[in-house]
Amino acid sequence: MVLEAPTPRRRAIEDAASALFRRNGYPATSIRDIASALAIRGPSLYAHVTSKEDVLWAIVDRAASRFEAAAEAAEWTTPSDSAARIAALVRAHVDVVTADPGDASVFVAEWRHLSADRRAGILARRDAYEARFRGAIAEGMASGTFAMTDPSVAATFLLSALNGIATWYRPDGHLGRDRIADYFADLATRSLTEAAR
Amino acid sequence: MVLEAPTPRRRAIEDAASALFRRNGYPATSIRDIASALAIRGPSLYAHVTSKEDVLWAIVDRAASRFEAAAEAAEWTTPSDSAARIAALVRAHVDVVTADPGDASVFVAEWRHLSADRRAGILARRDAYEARFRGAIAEGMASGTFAMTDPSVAATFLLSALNGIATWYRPDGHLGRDRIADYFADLATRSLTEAAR
DNA sequence: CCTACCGATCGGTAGG
DNA sequence: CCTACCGATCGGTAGG
Repeated sequence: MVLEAPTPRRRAIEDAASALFRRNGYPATSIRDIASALAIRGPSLYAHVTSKEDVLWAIVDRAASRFEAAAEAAEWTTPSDSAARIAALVRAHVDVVTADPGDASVFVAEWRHLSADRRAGILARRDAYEARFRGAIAEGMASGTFAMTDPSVAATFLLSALNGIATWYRPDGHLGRDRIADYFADLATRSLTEAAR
Repeated sequence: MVLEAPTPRRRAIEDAASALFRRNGYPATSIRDIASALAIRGPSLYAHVTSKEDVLWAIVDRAASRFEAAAEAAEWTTPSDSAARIAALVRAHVDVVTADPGDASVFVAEWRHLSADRRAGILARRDAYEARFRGAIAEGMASGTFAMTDPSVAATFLLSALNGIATWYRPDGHLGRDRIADYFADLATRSLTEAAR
């Protein structure tokens, strides 16, 4: 819902903060750390941001928006069976995480440091996002495609596994983004499907 | 390897710190916060601990030891097929996490705030632990029990899902410990097994 | 974008 | 286990 386009400088600040928050966490990252990454002094940051939490919020908000948009697109273009729907949701999630592991890490690990209002807002969006997974799982169970399980447990199982990627993925690693998406889509769909024999 | 039995007071400090580190993270938890949970003043803590990081280390170390012991026991008592081995490892992990979600959370999320030496030590133990999962997965692939995948990716997939439990599990929730273990063992073994049809 | 500086809080010590 | 206190660092402001 926050749609103002940030200035290039503001973007650079958020990107530097995102990488630092990912590595050291929000509380252990100081305003001076962020400024130092941009080769300026701490107080100079306040010409572009109003508070440290404001930077955290910008990162979390844009990450949430990306997850929402990707899932929306995935479900739009894949209205077929439940297994394909889950696979598409998984692929979309992997794409967003690997496209910006910094933002994804901050989104999953640092939202608790937001103010109470913003935290509640993010939790609600998070729940709505998870509901897509729960829905696809429940649908697959009802149609007999998926094994019996608790849709909420299974959705959390998958999303925890998916969010874990944010902590270990390195763009220069030996495993490419689409290869990860392949493996995860397979693991995820199999985890819901009755085993052979 | 740190085997001295802690005094009751020391245990109480670690337990209080574990809960606070879980909720707010290590850097955002002050020595005075921990002391306050025990109804004493900050400096009084130093009669029992030598530093804040020392408390973090005690929690991380004991959590690691519990994971190691549980996995060791699981593999000892389950030498049968790969699926049973994975299921036993998953159940053992769920047991340790749900027995003390505070310690488990700190173990998975706060180890990066340890000193470089201790961090390296924990990473090595973590890798040895993950190797049990990788081994069981590779063994199952070789014997034709499991579908083809990357054992390292699959192990990380499972362990991320398992560690996620530490962040959402509540002892007073509607889902019991063994029920969670049941669901997770099923999801995990299915994720590695070729689907029916 | 800078220097100078603020009140608050941090981990930890001295000395009972 | 306490009070009193330390130097360092924090987020942020004033005033260019």
